[in-house]
Amino acid sequence: MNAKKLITDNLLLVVRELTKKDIDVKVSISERLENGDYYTNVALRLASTIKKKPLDVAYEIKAELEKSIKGDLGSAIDKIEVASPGFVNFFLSEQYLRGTIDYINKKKNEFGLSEKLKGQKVMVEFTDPNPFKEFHIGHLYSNLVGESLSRLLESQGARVFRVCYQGDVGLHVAKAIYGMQKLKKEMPDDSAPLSVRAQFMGRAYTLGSRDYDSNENIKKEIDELNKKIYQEDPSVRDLYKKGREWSLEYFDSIYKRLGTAFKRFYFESQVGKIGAELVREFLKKGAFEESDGAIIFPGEKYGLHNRVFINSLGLPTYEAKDLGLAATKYKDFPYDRSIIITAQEQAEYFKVVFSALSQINPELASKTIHISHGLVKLPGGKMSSRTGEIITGEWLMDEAVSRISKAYPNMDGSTAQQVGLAAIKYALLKNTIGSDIEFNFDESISLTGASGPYLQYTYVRTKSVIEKQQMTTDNGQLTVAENLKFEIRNLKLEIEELNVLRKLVHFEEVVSEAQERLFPNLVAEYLFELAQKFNLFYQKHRIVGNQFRMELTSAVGQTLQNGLSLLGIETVKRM
RNA sequence: GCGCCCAUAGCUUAACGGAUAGAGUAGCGGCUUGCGGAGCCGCUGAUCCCAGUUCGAUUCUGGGUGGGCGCGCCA
Repeated sequence: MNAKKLITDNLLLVVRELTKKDIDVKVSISERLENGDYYTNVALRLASTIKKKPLDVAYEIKAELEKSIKGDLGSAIDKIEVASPGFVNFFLSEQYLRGTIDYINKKKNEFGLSEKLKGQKVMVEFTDPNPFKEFHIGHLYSNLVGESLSRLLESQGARVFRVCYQGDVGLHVAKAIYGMQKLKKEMPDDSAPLSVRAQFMGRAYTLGSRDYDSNENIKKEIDELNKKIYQEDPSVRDLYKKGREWSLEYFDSIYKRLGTAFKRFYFESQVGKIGAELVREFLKKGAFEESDGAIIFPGEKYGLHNRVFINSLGLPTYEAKDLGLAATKYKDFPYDRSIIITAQEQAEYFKVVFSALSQINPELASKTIHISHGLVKLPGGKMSSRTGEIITGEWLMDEAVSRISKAYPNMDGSTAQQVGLAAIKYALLKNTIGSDIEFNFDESISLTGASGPYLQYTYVRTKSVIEKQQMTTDNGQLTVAENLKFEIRNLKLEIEELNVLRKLVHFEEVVSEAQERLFPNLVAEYLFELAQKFNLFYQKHRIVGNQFRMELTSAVGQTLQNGLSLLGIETVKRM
């Protein structure tokens, strides 16, 4: 039974007694040592409703709680204090704090998991790159966000269905195929390395895109191509097939490298028809309107803006396809919740689509949320990718790995891979989702400061200490006499030990909150603080030869590993 | 023109309406014999402006200023 829940439950009873009402109480983690391990502000919130002074209410709560303290709560809580203007602070007992070490070392990989969301099914759509185009850093970021949110949901017991939605028809495809035709002579064959083929596709798209904007005749040519693609005309079929295959194969290699396994891939070509049918059906029912030969959703009626769902050629646009996608997704995996992750520029677009969806299927609309993230910016402007102005996800990963290898020449290749990826993942996920990110290579890769490599380094350190212990004794255990000696010495915990313990106690709560608010950065921040506390402890006290400290170290290592895994970051054995 | 998002130390950033706004980095000053100093400690330094709501506002509301994005046949 965890202390926070014990406190909350008892507090609820007391508050109900005081107010004769059910008021939800909140117990939070204190930020300062002198304010205990947990605090609650119910007294402040209650004061005006029951017409008493906040401080008096706080004392009343304290007195009531102390009266009822017995059993589990009694052994978990050392003392309760009141602080102005009306906070009630709870101090955990040393016994309880020490107990968490056993708990962690027993749970191992399962420390941090819960069954809170057991039975819940969540669909998460993310990454969404378009075949025939580059996989840029925005896709990479979307992938990291989606993957870590998925892992957070899974950690609390939900069943997560990861999906990826890709635009395999549309103008961008025509541009790329035009480019492929122009560069035909340089086109690699299927046996060429994937990276070569992917690079070729990038060049083809860039060429088509540039010519489309600069030359009126080419624009017409590409528009013609686009029609042919929709009609699956034999003249473009082979190039289309090849380009699509190459792109998808390339994306697969990136997902593998990043550690995401999608359950299903959706394509625009497959949901367009369903979407169009839905729109036509609900046009009759009055949800959509005809306007200039197109079918639009009148978003302005709902304080949004109008959008075209079926264009005047009768083809479904992106918005209609998204309606088809929603229906298809639900058919494949009847979810309780659906999360779609994209860049912020689509935020208003999704409001309109959801508004339309709520006319068609209110239930699905109410189950779906859109999370938008900001842009990843590389400062300096000097860093350009090999393919042009667009910075690809692959380039960012390769660059991080090569910088790591250069900075730490003794590191082996696969470790450098993991450390490089950790650098990128941590640097991006430590930020709040939603605001733009200034990505700084030097800081991300450095072992100084809040970085992925710093956390991996701290983890390695915990492992290294434990190994050392195993070398100095037969089986890693101390003799009875040695242990006794240390038991006596450690009757009173050192402040640094206490601070590590007090951090460890909160891991499960932080993970749970991160899942509820869909904020992976809470986990990222927590892990850094834990590592800091551990490193200070490490600095000041000798660990080897002391059973308690060994176990504490082991618990920290386990927690770092579990927490990093929630961010999609792997630990390494040596670095 | 209308709408959405954002604004915190020199820089990058954190903070369910709560306590003295928390870090990293840069700058300055320290830590040998003890496990990986790739680390640790200390100092300096911030809520864009004006009102309002509240016992209490970085957080909520209104109005400015500055930046990003979106607004009918692209995705």
